Amino acid sequence: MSTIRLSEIIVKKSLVTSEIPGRAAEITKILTISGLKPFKENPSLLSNLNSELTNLILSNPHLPLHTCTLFYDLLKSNISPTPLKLSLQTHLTFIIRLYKAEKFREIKQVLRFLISDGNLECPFEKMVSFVSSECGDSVFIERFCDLCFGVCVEEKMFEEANGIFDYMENMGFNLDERSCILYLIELKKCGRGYSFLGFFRRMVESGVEISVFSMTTVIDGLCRRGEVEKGRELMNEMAGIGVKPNVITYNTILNAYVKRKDFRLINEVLSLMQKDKVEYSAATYTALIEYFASVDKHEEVEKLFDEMRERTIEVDLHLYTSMISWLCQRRKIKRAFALFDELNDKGLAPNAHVYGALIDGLCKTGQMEAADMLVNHMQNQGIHVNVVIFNTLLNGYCKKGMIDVALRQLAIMEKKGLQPDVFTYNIIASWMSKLKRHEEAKKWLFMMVEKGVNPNAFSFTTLIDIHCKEGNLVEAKRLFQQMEGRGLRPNNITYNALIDGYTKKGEMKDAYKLRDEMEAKGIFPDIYTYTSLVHGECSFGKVDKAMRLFNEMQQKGLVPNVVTYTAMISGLSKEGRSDEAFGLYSEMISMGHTPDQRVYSSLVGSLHTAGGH
DNA sequence: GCCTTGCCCA
Repeated sequence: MSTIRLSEIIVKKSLVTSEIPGRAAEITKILTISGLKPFKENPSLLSNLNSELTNLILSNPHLPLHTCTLFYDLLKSNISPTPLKLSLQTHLTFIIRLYKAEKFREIKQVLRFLISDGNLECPFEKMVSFVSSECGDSVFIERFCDLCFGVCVEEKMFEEANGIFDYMENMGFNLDERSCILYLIELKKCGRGYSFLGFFRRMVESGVEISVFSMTTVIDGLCRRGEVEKGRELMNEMAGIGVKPNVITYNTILNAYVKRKDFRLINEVLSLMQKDKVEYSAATYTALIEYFASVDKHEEVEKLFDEMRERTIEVDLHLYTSMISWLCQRRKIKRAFALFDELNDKGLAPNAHVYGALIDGLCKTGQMEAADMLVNHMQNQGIHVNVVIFNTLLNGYCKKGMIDVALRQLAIMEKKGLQPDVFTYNIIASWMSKLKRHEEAKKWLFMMVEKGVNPNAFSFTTLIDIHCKEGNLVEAKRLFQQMEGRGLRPNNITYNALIDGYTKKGEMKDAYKLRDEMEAKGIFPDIYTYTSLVHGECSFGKVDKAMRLFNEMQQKGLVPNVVTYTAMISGLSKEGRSDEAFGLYSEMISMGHTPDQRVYSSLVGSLHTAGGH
């Protein structure tokens, strides 16, 4: 019935302008009563609608919003044989309708369609001028601009977003702080050279209402770039104009200092919190626990964990993960699983991070079957195995010498559509290198580059180490320079690899130069550094120099290990300094070291040498 | 519309 009436209304050609409103009202009425049924039964009706008609229908307040939305979706879906190209006005008319019902999320959806659709030519100012002429409500226009800004940000169309910001500033409109926060977050994610601080200052200047949320977002961005001091300055500055930091702001700065392992500054933040009467949150405890775990202060970790449980602060999933991870690093698997049970009992839903920490614990203790079972279990719980967990397994199998099984895991991972990352390649290459399979190790590192994965400091260190072990110092040094040129920071392991390479060739001058260089950079020479130097001097007959190093390292609080003692004893023995060699031997035993065959043959040799004199 | 911090791999 209604289908026939509708077609009578629409199909009639050459509609006189004055007749249009009447038609629109009739169609609206039919839609209100019968819904979309007539159009669905006869899609060709759609092609008979023109822009004017549809706009009148969509803007008719008598049409229920629900039906209106269905009608709009139908128009957009193009089910008619000769699809109607919707005009910009039609979309905007619908947006105005949505605004009247305060359906902001839906407005954004339409805007996302308009703005991200490349085919639809839709300059912002054209949209604003249409919206202004249709609906003079200045509150709406301001809101409309804000929504456009938000959508541009979400679609990462930063240029357009900036344009809208400029426009709004000129018009004296206010942007919503939330939209600006979204912009700040996107900037942070992209990590581009764009200045958060610059945008934030613009926000302040153009009168955007600033809350602790946007301030904290900016401070976090600064902290991530290593500009913690700037972050703190901003915090002080904002406090001066009434924006007070909250626990999250403090946690953000605290975390930056935890990463730096700077106890003095950590304490400074804690006393600021105390002064401001800001209570610790679970995240504060997590940060502090992470700090103490990183500097091996086990009692402090336990104390903090107990302390927070005594208070009424709920231990959350993050903190459980940190604790479980810490216990697993220390091979305390039983306690880690006890905490896992506890969090489950509390009704917290374990995620991939928690499982990852536990799986790592099992891998570290060589319990690969159990690790495998846990992987299956998590999958049964509907949690996907990610790259990190695959890497953990890979490393676990390599550690057990099961490289083939590890490579099978890699194949499974790739089959799942997970791309190996820099960790994956580094793990395989470094284990290959440890097994002296240098060519294969290099192959994996080159493959990484071919696959477009950027090598990091670890990758360079692995490769440098390989070249040093092969005695190719020219290549090692070249890679070292290349690495620094890329802004990658060598660490003590990188320096130790190089120093070991030089000492093995007797190029002691260069070795000492590198030692000085690392010290100048604030990287402390460790037991490996000294052992290489001691070994180098001993190998080339400079036993007194070696002895001086041996004493120097102990003055610095470094405890010689079996390798150091062995090098020193064999150096002394070769010179026939049998008494000193035996003296070190008993010292080594009293330190609890177990000497190996090399030590004995050296000592025996020392007697021969001494006897020969 | 309900934003900002911390958790797993070498």
